[in-house]
Amino acid sequence: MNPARRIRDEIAAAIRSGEWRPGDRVPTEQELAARYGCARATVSKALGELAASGLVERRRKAGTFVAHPPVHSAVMTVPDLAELIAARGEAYRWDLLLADTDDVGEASCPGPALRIEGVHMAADEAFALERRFIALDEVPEALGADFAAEAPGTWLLGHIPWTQARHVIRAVTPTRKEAGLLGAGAAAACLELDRTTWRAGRVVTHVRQLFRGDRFDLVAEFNAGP
Amino acid sequence: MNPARRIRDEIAAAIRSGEWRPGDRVPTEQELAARYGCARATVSKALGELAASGLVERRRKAGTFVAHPPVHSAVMTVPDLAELIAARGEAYRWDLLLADTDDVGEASCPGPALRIEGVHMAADEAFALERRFIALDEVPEALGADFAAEAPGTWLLGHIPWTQARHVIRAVTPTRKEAGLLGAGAAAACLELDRTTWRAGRVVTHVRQLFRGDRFDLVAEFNAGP
DNA sequence: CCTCATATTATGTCTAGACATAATGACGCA
DNA sequence: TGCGTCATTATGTCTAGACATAATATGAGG
Repeated sequence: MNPARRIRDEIAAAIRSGEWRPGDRVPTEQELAARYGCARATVSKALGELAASGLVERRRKAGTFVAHPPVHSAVMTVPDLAELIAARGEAYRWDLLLADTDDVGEASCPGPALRIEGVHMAADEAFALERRFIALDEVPEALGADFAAEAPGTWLLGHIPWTQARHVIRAVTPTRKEAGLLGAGAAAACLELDRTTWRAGRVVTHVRQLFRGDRFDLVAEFNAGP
Repeated sequence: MNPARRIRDEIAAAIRSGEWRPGDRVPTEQELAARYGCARATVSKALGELAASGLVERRRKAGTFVAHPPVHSAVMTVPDLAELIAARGEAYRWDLLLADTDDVGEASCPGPALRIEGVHMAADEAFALERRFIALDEVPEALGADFAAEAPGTWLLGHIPWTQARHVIRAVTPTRKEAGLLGAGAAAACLELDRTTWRAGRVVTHVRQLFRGDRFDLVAEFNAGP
C-alpha cells in the first residue's frame, strides 16, 4: 500500500470511528514521517488531502487538528428524468406544450429568452411538469433545437459545458391546471424544484419542475473524507 | 502568486468559461512545466487538485482531460433549525411532546432506541414537527440528556463526532393531527425531511421533520472546482 | 485481418533538502 | 502588569531527480 494513502486512510478511519474527536491534535508531520518511515512531503500530501476533504484543519505553527463536522451538508443528485424513469423500467416520453420567445419577462433569466413548457411522462402518465427559460444570449443554438423531439434539459446537457447551479426545493399545492396535467391523485402535495444555472456569472437557464409528491423524492448523502 | 495555484486557477478558469470543453485534452505535465517554468511535481500538484475537485480527469499514459460535468449534483445545506429561525429574527423554542424508550420498533433504527417527538417553534408558531429515534447502543449518554430544555438535534451535534448521513426529501400532505400541530394554513403541502445518520456503519439516529410548505424551502448549490 | 507480446509514454508516487510564511509563546522593557 | 519584539516552530511550497505503473500504440506472428 502507498505510504501516503495508508497515512490518509488510517487517520481518516481514526476520525470517522470517533477515536480522534473534533478539536484533537493530529501528530506533526515530522512525527508522522518518523512513525511511518517516509519523507515529510509524503505526510504533507496525505494531510493535505484530508484537509481538502474537510476532515482536518491545518494552521501554520499551530499544527493539524481534527475538524468540526459541518452542521449539516450533503450532496444531492438530481437525476436526469429520462434516466430516472428508464431506471424504474417505465417508458419515458417528453410532451412539448409550448415554446415561444414572446412575452418572456422572467426576472430569474434576464435578456432575450426562449420559454418552453412541457410534461415528462412515465408509462403514459404525467411524472413532472416543466417550465424552462433558456437565455438566448448564452445559448443561441437553442433556437435551432427541436424541443418537441428532445426534452430541453437533455438537449442542454450535451451543449453546455461546466456551469454553476442553485436549486430551491419546496412543497407546494398545485393549481387546478397543474393538478389536471399531473393527473388525478395530484391534488395533494407536489415537490417543486427550481434550478437556475449560470456560466461565467451569467444565467444560462432557469427551470421549474413540479413532481407529484407521491411519486418522487430527492435523496442527498453526506460522506466525509476521501 | 504561487505557480501551483496559478496553474490550477488558470486551467479552472479556462474550463469554467467554456474555452476548454469537456473531453478536451489538457497539455501534459511536461509541457505545462516548461510553459510555466516550474518543476513537473508542481504541475502535478495543480492537476491533482483539479482532478480531486472533479474538473479534470487523469488517465495514465493517455493524459489529462477536461471532465464531463456531473449530470446534476449540488451541495445541500440543512441548517440547524435554531440557527435558521434566529437568523430570521424570530424567537426559537423547542417544545417536547414525548420521550420514551418503550415500544420503539423502528426499522430504520434497530436495537434499543429513545423516541422523541416535539415541535420547533418560531415566534410562538409551529415551524416544524420532529420525530426522532436515537440508538442507545451508540449514544447511551442520550438517556441522561434533558430534551425538554434542548432540541435533540442540537444536543447531538455537540456529542456526536463525524458521521455519514442520508436525507430523503419529499412533499406530503399532513395528517389531520399534524396539520393541527403545524397550524391553520398547514393543511396544504408539507416538506418532509427524513435523515438517517450513521457512524462506523451503524445507525446513530433517524429523524423525520415536517415543515409547512409555505414557510420553508431547501437550497442546494453546485460550484465546480477548487 | 486478427491477436498477442512489447515498447513507449504520461501520470503516480516518493525522496531529501531548501526556503517561505505565519502564528505562537517567551522574553525583555517600560 | 502590560506591551512590543523576536526566536521558534509547524505548515506551505518548491525543486530535481528517481522509479513505479498502467494504458496506449506498435509491430510480429499467425
